[in-house]
Amino acid sequence: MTSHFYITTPIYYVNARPHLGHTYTTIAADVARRFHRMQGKQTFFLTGTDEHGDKIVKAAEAGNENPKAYADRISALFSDLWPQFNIYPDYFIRTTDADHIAVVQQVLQKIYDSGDIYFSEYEGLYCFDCERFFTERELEDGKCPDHGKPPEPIRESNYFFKMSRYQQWLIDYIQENPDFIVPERYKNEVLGFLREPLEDLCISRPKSRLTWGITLPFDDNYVTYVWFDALINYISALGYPDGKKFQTFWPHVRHVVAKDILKPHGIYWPIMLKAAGIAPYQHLFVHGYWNVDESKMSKSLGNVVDPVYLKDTYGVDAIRYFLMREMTFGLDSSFSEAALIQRINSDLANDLGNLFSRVLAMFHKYFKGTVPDWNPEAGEILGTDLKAGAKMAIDAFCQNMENLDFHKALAAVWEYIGQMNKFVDTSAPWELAKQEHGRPQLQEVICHLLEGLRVVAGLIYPVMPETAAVMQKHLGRDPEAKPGFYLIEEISRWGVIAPQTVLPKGISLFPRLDPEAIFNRPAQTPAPEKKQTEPIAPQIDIADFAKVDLRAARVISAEKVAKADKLLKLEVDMGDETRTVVAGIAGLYAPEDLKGKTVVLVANLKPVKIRGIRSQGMVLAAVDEQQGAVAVINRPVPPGTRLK
RNA sequence: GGCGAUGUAGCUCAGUCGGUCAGAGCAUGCGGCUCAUAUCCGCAGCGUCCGGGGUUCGAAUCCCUGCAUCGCCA
Repeated sequence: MTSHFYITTPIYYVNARPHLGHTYTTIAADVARRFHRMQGKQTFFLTGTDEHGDKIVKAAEAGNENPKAYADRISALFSDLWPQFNIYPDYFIRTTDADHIAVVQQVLQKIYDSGDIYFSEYEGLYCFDCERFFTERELEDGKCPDHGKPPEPIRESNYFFKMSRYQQWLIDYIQENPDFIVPERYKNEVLGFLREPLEDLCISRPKSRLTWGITLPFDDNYVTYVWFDALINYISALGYPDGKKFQTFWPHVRHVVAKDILKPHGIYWPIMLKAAGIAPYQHLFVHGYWNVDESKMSKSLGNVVDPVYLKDTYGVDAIRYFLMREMTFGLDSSFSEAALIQRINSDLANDLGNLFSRVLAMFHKYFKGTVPDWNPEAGEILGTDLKAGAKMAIDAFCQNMENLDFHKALAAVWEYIGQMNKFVDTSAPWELAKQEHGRPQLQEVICHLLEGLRVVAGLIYPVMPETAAVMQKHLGRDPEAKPGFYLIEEISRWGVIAPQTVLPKGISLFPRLDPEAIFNRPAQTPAPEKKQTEPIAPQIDIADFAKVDLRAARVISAEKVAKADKLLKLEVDMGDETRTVVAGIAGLYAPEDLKGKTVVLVANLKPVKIRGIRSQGMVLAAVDEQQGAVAVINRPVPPGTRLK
């Protein structure tokens, strides 16, 4: 097994905002990458955006932008989205990057020099309004379906890539490497294409028609046309041909794509690599579509398949889990909010969350939070062997993750969770606790359950990194410790939770959702061009929060601070004392607006001097660049009352 | 029009070489427990395995045919 793992998503075309499909592909790649990291491999994860072509020019013109500015804007929507899903690619490539362009030209030149690119004239039916050629059968009554007028025959010369020359090579290669394209149905589809003679691929557009592209190195009257430009990103991102990363990671690569781009990835790309003298990629993983069932959706908020809406409403881990659990990789799946809620409630809240909660609750009740002595080698206890169960779960999990069978990998983990829930029932710790002589067994039961939960926390890491960290922390493991996740090797050890370890109280990992409440939410006017909200800060527990002392404070007086547009100086009544606070809210409130209001003050914040005034605390306010409001307590409470 | 895939419980789907294969999860009903997020555990269903024909001692599983859905190609 190679110790290097390179995974890619397609580079997404910037003619549309990120949607559920992009999110699925990218999460799948991230999950696979995290899994391979757990095996101690060196990994590289690539995603990015595809930005050339006439569609981009048109979209930019529609908004009175130049193509680059438009591409910058849409590309940023993608690159900003991924961290919100805890996805951190090693590199985000853009086809407008200078070094990518240089590599594309280099590869084109190389293939041109070897004689696989030729220049040819052809005649076709061209619609000047669409700026594209049509085939006879695409026309309606001999007319362009969009513009209703007949296209004109024109002659045009272009460069062609001689794919036909490699057709037999590719057929043989696919047949000799059954894992080259998976699942099998897509391999068969590609072989189906290849039963017919391959047409050579037109890879250029004259600059008279299109300038937004990469100039051909051997003819600067032409730019290269889409696929040649886009596919090469997979090697240009590694610094082909001499980059260290290219040497390290090529060809240990897995391309993850949706089925709509099977042909370019299954046929053009391997042939391009072959023609350029580069080893073929290792695997192409092809997945299906998410069909969206609108009828099973909450209607209150415009587009429910907006990834940001989903994440904000249900949480990152829940969405990641759902997408990985619900889709059989390779097949289409239907997405509905009802199914999502169903999964969250039954798998996450009832099975996992409740197991975690009940085990930790009993642990604290019976052992006061300190791990007692226990014997990891005990094997079967009261008819159940959680150690053996863990091994089975880990083996099944790993095998399925390797094949990107995420749903099966997760099902294996949940089978183990089921075994533990059943074990709680059959061992009945509450009965053992009542009996004097039940104590030794009680220790074994609870500690084996804690250890089993540790295994689960490790296995769910690739899919639900945040939940994995929270669970680890509550099991006395440090999620911050390097490397920040479990190696499979460590997960597989049994007996890691040591006696005398003190564990924090359990928490509710996933609250149950009430579908009625969600579907009957009052309709909101769809937010116009909703801004992305700031990502939620890392989770804290109640003790962390308790460090912040918030108090109700009544504003006695307010005045503007001289020579500062934004600052107001406030005197506030805190009950036992009066404080002076400087707040950056002059743009939002006139001084007299605040007088008499009871605001929220961070009372134990270290005092600082602002504009020569000593500010003893901070007033809470919700603000961003454009607007804001101070948090005001809307019923009378005595000044100085603490908020919790 | 050509090629291919799929059609199994209310829903989503497993069913490798034809012989305990008629299954799982969710939803439904009933019972049990009380540690837990009204959670968990057990039991119970319900299915002409798309229709028809055939091969076979025996087919959801192979063959033919019809229907339906979907994909790719043209």
